[in-house]
Amino acid sequence: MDDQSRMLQTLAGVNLAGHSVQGGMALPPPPHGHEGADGDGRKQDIGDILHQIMTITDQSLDEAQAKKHALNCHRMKPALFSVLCEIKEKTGLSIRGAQEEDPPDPQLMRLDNMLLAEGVSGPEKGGGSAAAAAAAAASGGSSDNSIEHSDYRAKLTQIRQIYHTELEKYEQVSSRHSQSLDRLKEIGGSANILIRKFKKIQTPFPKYSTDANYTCDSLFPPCFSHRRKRRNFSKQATEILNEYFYSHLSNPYPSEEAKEELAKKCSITVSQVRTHHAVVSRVQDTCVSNWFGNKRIRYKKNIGKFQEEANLYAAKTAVTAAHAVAAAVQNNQTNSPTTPNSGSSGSFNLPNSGDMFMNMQSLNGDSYQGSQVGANVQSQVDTLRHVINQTGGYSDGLGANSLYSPHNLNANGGWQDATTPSSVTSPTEGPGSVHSDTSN
DNA sequence: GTAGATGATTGTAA
DNA sequence: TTACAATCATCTAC
Repeated sequence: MDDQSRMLQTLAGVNLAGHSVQGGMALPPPPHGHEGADGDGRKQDIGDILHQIMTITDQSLDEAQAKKHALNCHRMKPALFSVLCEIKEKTGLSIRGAQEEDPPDPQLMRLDNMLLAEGVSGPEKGGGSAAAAAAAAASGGSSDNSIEHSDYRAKLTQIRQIYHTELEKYEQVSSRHSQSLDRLKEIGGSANILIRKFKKIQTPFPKYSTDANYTCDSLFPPCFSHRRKRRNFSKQATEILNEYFYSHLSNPYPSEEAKEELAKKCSITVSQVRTHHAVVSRVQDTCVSNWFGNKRIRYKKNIGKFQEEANLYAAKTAVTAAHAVAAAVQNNQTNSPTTPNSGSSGSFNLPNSGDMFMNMQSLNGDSYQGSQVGANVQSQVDTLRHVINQTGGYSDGLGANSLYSPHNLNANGGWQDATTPSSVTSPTEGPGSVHSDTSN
């Protein structure tokens, strides 16, 4: 047994030439020369190569370089490197496993150094297989090399493809994620705006109404550009409101009860609540309030314009009152002469005479008695007074001194008989009554 | 289309 | 909390 065979046998017990190593028994020395079969010739060839490799370190530098060059050019070099790398991998694992306990095998260390020196192994080469592939690529790339290492390249390509695919997926997901984040930020910004806006209008919750005149849009606050569509009150409702207004011109501030009753008469909901600084549950302000508020202001702004309207309503009210009184008188004369007034005049109780006649006199002092409307109203009033005086009733209620009260509006533009603005309920009116200023 | 009428809204003062 | 005053927005008649 020669040195070469012994060395090869010590290489992790790998049978490079197809012979087994059993019980530490040495392989038979490789036969020199071809012995007729290709397998034997190849074994001999490999044996020669291995012999050269193992003895290369014992030779001079020039001889080693020459042998190295010859080995590099050898057709079996890739296969040899592959085998060597495989050996190294296996032995490397075993060395790492037992490094703590046993000193490294000098033979393996020598192999390691050799591979390092050849540049086919080491930390930068990434392992035996890669080193083998690199070595194969460096050897010139013969057809054998391509066949032998194509699987590595294929795997590498596959890994690269997988990597790029995953990277692409990741970038797509990342891009989508960032887009989603941007969108979320955008939505968040809008949501914040909406939240702020809604907080702003949260207390003054939008007016809503159960009135058939109003649509679902009424549920939206004005800040959403869903300002409730305005619907004019019916003619009948306007007449009822005007009647009340002009019959209470000295104090056109209906009480809550009056408002409710007016709302019922006008078929106007009372569930409407002012949009701001008002609690929804408190049904205090209504369309009626809006109407009276607008009416007061507009009346005050343009008294002359509303005077004719005032006279008309006063006449209407007077006629109604006269009829009511006449009916009451007739009733008294036939049934019970001691009861002067039934108090019913249709829409309301007997209208406030003071306000009624106040309409006949201009609020700025001009007399309307000479006008046609005023004369008409005056004749109605005269009739009424005549009836009342004949029956002996209402001597103090419709006396000449109470027929004309002072101007409705004082110098400050406020209603003289009106209570302070904070008081909605008329001071002289009891609960349940429509009148707010019967004492006038 | 436009002007006036009118109901609703809003800020402010008492 | 209310009324006032200004204003908005819509309706209606022309």
